[in-house]
Amino acid sequence: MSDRYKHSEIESKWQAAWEEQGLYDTAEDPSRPKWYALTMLPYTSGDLHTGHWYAMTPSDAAARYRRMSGYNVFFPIGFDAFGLPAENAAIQNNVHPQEWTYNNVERMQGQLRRMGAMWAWDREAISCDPEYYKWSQWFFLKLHEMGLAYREYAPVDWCPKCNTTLAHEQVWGEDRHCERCDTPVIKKDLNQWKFRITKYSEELLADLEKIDWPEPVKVMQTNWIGRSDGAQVTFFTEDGDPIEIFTTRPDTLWGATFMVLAPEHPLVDIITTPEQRSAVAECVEEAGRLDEIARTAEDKEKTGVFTGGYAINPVNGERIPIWVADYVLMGYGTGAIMAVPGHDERDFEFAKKHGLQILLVVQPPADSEAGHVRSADDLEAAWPGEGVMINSGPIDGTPAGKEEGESVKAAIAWLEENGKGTGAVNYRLRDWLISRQRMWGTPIPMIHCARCGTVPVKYADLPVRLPDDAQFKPTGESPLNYHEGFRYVTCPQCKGPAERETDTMDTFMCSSWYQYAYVDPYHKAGEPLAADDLPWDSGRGSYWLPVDQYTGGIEHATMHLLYTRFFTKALRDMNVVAFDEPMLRLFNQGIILGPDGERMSKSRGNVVNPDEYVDKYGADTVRGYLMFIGPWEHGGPWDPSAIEGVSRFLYRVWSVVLDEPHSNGAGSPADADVRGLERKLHQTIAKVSEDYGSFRFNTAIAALMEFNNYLIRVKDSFTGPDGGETEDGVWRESVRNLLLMMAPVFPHVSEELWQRLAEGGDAASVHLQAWPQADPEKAKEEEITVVVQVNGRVRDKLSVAPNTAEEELEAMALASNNVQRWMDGKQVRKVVVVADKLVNIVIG
RNA sequence: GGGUCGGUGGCGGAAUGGCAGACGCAGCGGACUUAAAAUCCGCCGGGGUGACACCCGUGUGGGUUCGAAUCCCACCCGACCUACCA
Repeated sequence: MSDRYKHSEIESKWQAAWEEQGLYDTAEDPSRPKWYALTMLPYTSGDLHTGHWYAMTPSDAAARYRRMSGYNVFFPIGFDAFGLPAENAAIQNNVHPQEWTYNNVERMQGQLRRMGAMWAWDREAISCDPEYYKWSQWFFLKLHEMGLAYREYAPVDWCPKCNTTLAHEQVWGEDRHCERCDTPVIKKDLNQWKFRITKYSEELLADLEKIDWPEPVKVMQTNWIGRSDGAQVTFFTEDGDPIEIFTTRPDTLWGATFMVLAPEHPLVDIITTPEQRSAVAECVEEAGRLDEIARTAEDKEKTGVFTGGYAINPVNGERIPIWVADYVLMGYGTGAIMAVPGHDERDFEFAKKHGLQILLVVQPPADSEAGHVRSADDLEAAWPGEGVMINSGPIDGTPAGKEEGESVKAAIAWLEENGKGTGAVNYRLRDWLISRQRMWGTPIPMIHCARCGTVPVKYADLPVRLPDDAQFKPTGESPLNYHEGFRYVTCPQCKGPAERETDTMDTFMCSSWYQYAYVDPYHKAGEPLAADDLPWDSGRGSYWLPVDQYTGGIEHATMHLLYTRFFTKALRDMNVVAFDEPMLRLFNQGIILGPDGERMSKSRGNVVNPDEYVDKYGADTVRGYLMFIGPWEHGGPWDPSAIEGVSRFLYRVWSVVLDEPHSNGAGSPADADVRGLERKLHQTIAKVSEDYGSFRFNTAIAALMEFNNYLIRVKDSFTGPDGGETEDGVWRESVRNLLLMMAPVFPHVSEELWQRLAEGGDAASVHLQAWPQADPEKAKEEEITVVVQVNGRVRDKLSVAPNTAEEELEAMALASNNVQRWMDGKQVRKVVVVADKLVNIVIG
């Protein structure tokens, strides 16, 4: 017996050896095809949890497979190191967030090393390092110059627990709660910095076609961007003030019987008549207050008030009342709508409630449920569907619809001809609010001067550093506000007294460009920057970029994954990159659940600590188990007993490779045994290669287990009379290839066995070996089973050579005793023969 | 309300038009052991049989096909996302 598999010894041994050899250091090599594999960077929370293992170790296995397949693979790692938890810890424990963060980084680096992943540690980047965030600030200045960063006084979402504003994407759910702490947000009017992501709305939408991303992410981004095609139409009040509206149904303009303004709309004040003033003021106040209360699903009653003012419908000159209601949102479109109660559900509900006129302009077809409706009074609900335009002047008789020759197009053409409006596209996407009223983030490099206004910090003065001596008090206010040295500065333009911007950037800013930072982290460290610098070495950048394969969770679909696409387009327009999309392929893994099938959480007490299992079984087993659970994109529950199966597999591999055989064979193995093993080997290579290439680790591992079981079964046949192995190469080749195929998932045990197997004991690492190639000839079966069916039910099986002629199969099937028995003298109506598969005899 | 994905043994799953349940977990029986653990061998969807044969079976109901877990239609259930978007 050889010694047993001792994972703790070999794993730490090889991790140290690989590091010493620089096995995973990165070098650009134009002679080889590159592959940039990236897994979403971890936040410096303090501990790597099972979710990190589930996301990262399969990413590593895929990257290792690419590397063995001949690619020069870049698989970097770093830390998302700014954010609120560090600051909260600072307040609670009176430590600087930097200290808290770097303690966590150190612990997590150790945990990441235990994974045995091929991280390119030589390119590590940490986003709170001043040499990192000086480039975040450099980007900010560039975006500001391009008009893509701007400051605006506007109502914004504020989390009262985090004491900061949030971006639209970071407010979740119907109760509009904070993405981080679940607290319902409130509205505040504040001066805030934003990025003009909406400039790229159309491109962000259209370019989804260019990238190989999962359909659900594309759908979510598409919905989030929310393109609507319609028309912009100008109404006028009786006093001649214009009211712009956007509508997707300009064909129903003739059915507009009233207008509704959002409570925040600037015209509300102007058009409200004295009699209505108090009611309108109450409604506006109510709407403002409602924003501060968590809205529930039931709270959908359409409330609104008449302003007393009237507008003229530009298409037919009708005088229609103007209302104020909170179902019209200031943040979408123009904050004003024309209401067509006959054909819009919300308008219908509102009109019914307030006794407003309902007009029918689309006659529902006669065969529809609403087809008998001849007048609007009969309507039980709005009719948003098809039909023919009526009561609509120039477009009467046109079929309702958006296609060529139908009502929407016709209406837009008429509007444009008559100067009443234009075809228009509207997007739901809003600009990205990046200001955070917190200290532990990238300072926004701007200075407010009473004389010069808002002035950018000079490039050469970057980075704007966070102070080391900030005081953390539980006031809810950013320490930057009361740090005099940080706050009070001289104006870069007039040299007069000025105040530094104390907002910091959303941490999604750091992660919007981290894939570029990895290429050449902390570029120009310690050197002053200039406007025409490049943030990384251009040779390295053009070699590695863009990312070939990105892996991560779908929860970032409308945040990080949208922001980084925007950022890349902006970088392209500042001539920093030459491509349109940052990540060419994306794979979303599922979520690893607790043993109870629920999401892991401390409150449920179902959290699985990966370190515990690594101690007990080793990193290789934990890696393999996570990949064996099921399809990676599905996720699934952690089963503490099922991990035993993977552990046993590794012990069996150990034994099949190293142990003496149980009995000695007769000499050299029989030809059939040799061919059988060779066939199984090449079938396994084909299967495993295909599965690794498409992230199907569960079936790849199953194939490896099956192959190992085969090796165990036949081992004694390949044993020479003296107890040692025969000279025959197939056994040796099989074992070597088993280790090569295991290397991506089980890097340590594969390396250990590879080295022990090597003659002379000083072989190059298993991870530097070439991926084995399956030979289809050798993988071919000599004999296959063809199923014989009678009326679709299996009644017999034939053992034949592959490619046996169809006529021959048919003859054999008809001659079968079993078949004869089932045919029972009945007529053969038809015989279906599928070569190498089956014969189906249809009788009756 | 809208969208997306899914429903297969006791459990995780495999099979995406051709032998349902690969691989693994749990369970049962056996070997080894003073005993247990570990390990090894065998069984393992349900009914039926001494054993076969045979019958039933992939959420439910229909359909297409020589043949359906797989394709189509309707419905039921679950997960996730989204939601007054004009």
